[in-house]
Amino acid sequence: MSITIKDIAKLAGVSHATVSRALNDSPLISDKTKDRIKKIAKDNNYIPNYSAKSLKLDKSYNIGVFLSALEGTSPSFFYSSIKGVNRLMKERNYNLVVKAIDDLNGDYSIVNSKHYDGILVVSQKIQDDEFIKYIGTLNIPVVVLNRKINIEGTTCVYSEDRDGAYQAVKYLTNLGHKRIGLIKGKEGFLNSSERLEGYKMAMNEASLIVDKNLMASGKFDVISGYKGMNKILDNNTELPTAMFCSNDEMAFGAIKAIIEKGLRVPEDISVVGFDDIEMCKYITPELTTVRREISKIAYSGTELLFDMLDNNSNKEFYHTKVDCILKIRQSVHQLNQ
Amino acid sequence: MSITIKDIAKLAGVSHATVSRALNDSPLISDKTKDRIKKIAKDNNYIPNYSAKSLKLDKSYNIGVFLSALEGTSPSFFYSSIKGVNRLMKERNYNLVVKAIDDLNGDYSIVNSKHYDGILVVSQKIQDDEFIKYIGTLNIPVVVLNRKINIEGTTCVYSEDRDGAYQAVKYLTNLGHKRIGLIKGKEGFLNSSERLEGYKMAMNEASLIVDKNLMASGKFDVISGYKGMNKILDNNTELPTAMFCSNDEMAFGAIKAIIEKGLRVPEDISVVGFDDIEMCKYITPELTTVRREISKIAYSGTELLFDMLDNNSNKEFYHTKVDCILKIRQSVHQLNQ
DNA sequence: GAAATAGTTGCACACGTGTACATAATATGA
DNA sequence: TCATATTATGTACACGTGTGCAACTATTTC
Repeated sequence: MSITIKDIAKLAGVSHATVSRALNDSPLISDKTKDRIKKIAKDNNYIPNYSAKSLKLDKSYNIGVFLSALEGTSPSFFYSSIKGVNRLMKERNYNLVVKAIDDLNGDYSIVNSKHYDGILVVSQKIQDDEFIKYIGTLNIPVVVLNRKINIEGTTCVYSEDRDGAYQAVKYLTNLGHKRIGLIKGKEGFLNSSERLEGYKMAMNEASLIVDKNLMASGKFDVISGYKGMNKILDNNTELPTAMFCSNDEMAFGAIKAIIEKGLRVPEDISVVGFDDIEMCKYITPELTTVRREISKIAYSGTELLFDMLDNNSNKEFYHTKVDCILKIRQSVHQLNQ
Repeated sequence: MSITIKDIAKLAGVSHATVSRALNDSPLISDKTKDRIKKIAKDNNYIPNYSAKSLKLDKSYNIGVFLSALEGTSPSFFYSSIKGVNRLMKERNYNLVVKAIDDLNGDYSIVNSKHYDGILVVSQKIQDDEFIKYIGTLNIPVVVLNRKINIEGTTCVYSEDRDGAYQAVKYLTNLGHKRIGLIKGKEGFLNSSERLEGYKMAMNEASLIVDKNLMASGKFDVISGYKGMNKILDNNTELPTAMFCSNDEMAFGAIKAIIEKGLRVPEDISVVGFDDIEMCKYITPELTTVRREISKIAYSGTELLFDMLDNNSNKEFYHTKVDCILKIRQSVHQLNQ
């Protein structure tokens, strides 16, 4: 049996209303009684009942972090996202509640304004738009992370993938590479098309031809990178000198395919990835890639969410971009010629 | 303004008590009115207010998942844990609340029976014992994952690391290896000593001497594996033919050190890791390691937790072991002699 | 056909908290 | 000193739900 403000009230010889006001630092209560009540509360290990607070204040103390899916999400991406959110959350009395949109099976009823004070959507798929539109109708702050959203009034934080891809491929052209292949990202993903655009921009700027034979489609996983690379290696007599892969996992797959053919990375074929996931530093050669700081995106988004919560300003909305940075490591080679 | 059972009551021309009973399938209510009320509730998109339920039923609908720390935890470990817990959680109306023990700064007051219906501790450090002892005094189900706990009445689920290490080293001795080195885990961790024990068991069984010069201490991170391996390579004229590393990260570091010396894995030195984290399959050579399924541990633990919740049987407790499996890949070589 | 029984439903209160309003206590002003 | 303003506290109700008990209705029993 835990103790309540009524118990404290009895001990202090006041009404429970006075205790409630005292513990919430109401200006109505004199400092003397405030201190007295606070001391009694502390001495008796009083802990407020958040269910009761929730009911009365119409506040759930829950912040929902919704991911497209748990299965299939890359561990480092998941970890970075949660870590970024938690960094701000831990100073506050909110619960970080993790859920996958997939698990809802289209039944969004438990996702409502009574259940969550605010929602962060770590969105990877276009299919999430249905969910995002739905939570837009609830009257609570919502921030979408990782994807640029064009739904009216929706705040989102994402990385400038096009610029990141541009930087990476420009780096390759600057080193003298001309035959630069591409492994594309998953069909229908904004990330995919943005990275493709960046690739084309840099190629055009260097007056290089975008050769369809040096392009393969991928699905953001290792195997598709492996298969895509094999396709390119098998179908071309004149091989590419460098590959830009739309994410790190596919870059690993590509490297595996290259090595299996008896070729070397980066001496024969240079490889660049995207994301800078943790294991980039642990493979040989260490992967040159484009860093986009997921945890920074998550942190910024959470910051925005709390701003909206504190100011009740659900009206104004922003699109915030986080810059991409080229991380130069060992998987790219200067071309001698 | 969301609609409540009182609104439904008005629409149905009954009291709110009848609505409450009908929606909760109370046997007191006739099927006819039950169906009628359920239909009205559904048509009007009635959603129960969980804050009110919480208060009345003394149930928070929160399951706390406490990790030792977020910073420093390996992404794959974190991901697997949450995924394992979520697999069972998603079918139920509970919130999966993620928290780090470190973030509490020793103030456990918000961790109480009103706030959590049950708690899972994904424990990595011995220092967690203080916290585990504390939550043992709360009157809610608690399950500790990943560490064997000898606190009276505490249920835990962990892997048989000693046996896993034994399997790995026995595999090496069976292939003819005699000079088998070891990179130890972090000092003071149960995981570390268990894996060391397994190593010694297999060595003794093969009548091999445990050579201190072939052992290095580590901290479970890549750099310590790299440094430890370098120490062993520098201090021995006769090099080991195989290395058992107390986790995968350190194995990656060791491989890096070996390759930098111009030696080959596995032709010159075989390497075995522990954990089977995702990236084992993505490096070259693919890492032979001991798989312990974190998500299975998390799943089993959650299963136990829900059992305790459903049966209110906080009394009985178990120690559940999850088996370790040797995953043979490419980083170990048969010794010719 | 009255009495006992079983089946439904409503009334009233409870969970622990916060707050508008009323009231009591104290201070201020002439 | 008394009226007034100010400050401090208490009273009573509310949030949305669940449930013991009473009350009412329909059914069974002899």
